[in-house]
Amino acid sequence: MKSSPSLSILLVDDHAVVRMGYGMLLGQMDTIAKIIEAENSESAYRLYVTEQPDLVIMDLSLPGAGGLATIRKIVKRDADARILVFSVHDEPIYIKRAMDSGAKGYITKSCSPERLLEALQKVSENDTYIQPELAQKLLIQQFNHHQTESITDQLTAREFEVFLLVAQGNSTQATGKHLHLSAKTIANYVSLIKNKLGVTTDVELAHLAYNCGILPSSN
Amino acid sequence: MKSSPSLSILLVDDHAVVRMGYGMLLGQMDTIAKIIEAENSESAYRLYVTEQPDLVIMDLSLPGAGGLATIRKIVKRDADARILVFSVHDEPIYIKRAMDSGAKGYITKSCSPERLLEALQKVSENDTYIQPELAQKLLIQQFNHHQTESITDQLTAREFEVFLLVAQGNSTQATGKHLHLSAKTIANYVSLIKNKLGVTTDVELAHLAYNCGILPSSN
DNA sequence: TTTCGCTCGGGAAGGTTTCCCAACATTTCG
DNA sequence: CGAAATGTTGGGAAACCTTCCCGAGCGAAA
Repeated sequence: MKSSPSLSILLVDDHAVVRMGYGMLLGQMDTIAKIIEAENSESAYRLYVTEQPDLVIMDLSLPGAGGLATIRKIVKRDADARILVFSVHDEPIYIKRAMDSGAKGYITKSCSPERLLEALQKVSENDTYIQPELAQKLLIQQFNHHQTESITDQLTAREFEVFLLVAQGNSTQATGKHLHLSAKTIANYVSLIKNKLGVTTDVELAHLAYNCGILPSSN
Repeated sequence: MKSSPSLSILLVDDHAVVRMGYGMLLGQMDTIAKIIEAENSESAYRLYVTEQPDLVIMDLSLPGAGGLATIRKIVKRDADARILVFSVHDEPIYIKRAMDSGAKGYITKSCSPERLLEALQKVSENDTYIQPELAQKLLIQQFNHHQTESITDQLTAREFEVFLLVAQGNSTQATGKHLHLSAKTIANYVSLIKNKLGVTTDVELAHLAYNCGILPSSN
């Protein structure tokens, strides 16, 4: 373990307690000079610009613009930004999106403090780090296809129609009837779509639809 | 602020970093004698019994039996248990169910350390505490629609847990693993739940969850 | 015109859901 | 108290659905 010159770190998480936990962990490292905290997208970006931290540790579920958008915004300004994502989500799609947005590392909140420091070390040295359990999941998927634009871009017109109907709650049969196709064809499409979007259950399709504003939510 | 005799606290959260954050916060209070940590339902209950803490601080999303079930189990053994729920969820339904299960307080992870200490104080004195912003939401909902109740009150505690996990996008297997039940049991539950709620697809369950404010719409 | 990607669906294997049932625990109530 | 109702867990069997692999048609680029 080489001791780098002292680092400044921007810590982005909307949970005060998590920031504290981090503070505690990082406080006992002697390579860290300064910890800057942000609790939403806007202040995260502002502080990145004004403070120029060496490393960013960021939660994905942020109030405001959201974590991914913040990553993109930071990377757009500084292509060399070192961002370690620290999320509750362990689904491949989140990792894929985060990395594609420009993050250099991804770990989950349930991982051990040691692993967290390991990730931090890697990212600060400009290496990439993905939590091993997650990396495996991701890799398996990446052999099937490599993409990650918006849903509309990834899917063909027909696939998108099927996606919409399924995300609205239609069964395979109902969707087939609606599109004058056999249920078999729909089932095939749905498998394909789930594969493309990196999810495994139908419900996750609905979530994607909600989160992209394709389906409106009433609350 | 009166200084109570020194308290022992059982801290239940599956994220190591959150436990650290708590440790840091509580460590600087002189009224606290001892912090016991648990990262799942089983050890939480076991430690409650063996250590007899004065206060329990608990996350709701626990691997194993789940937070609500753990609260119920503890309260059943000790009707006087002082449990403060500390959750990421700010949807009224979560608060309602937690309080109904026997919690004495409810705050979210995004609230300030000061508020957290305030809640801790209240609960340790056997008062009830609900984060003000949430209390308001809860009240408003109680005036508006009892729709949420009609939907979720049709389900038993266990059914509701299964419903939540499935609505969040978990597969039958994943849900089973999460609750330490066989996939078969989950499949049976899901059929039952769909029947009770009058829907036919899993995606419709997710829609119900969204429309009741049980699932938040992100971005 | 050859190649490519999209659309559509068959087949087989394997997995999931449904519905029915049983055991056991807990709660309720006369 | 003891009977009845309800809740929790899962087995069994049949029906059903998904996945993956394949091929055929079709229209648009190259």
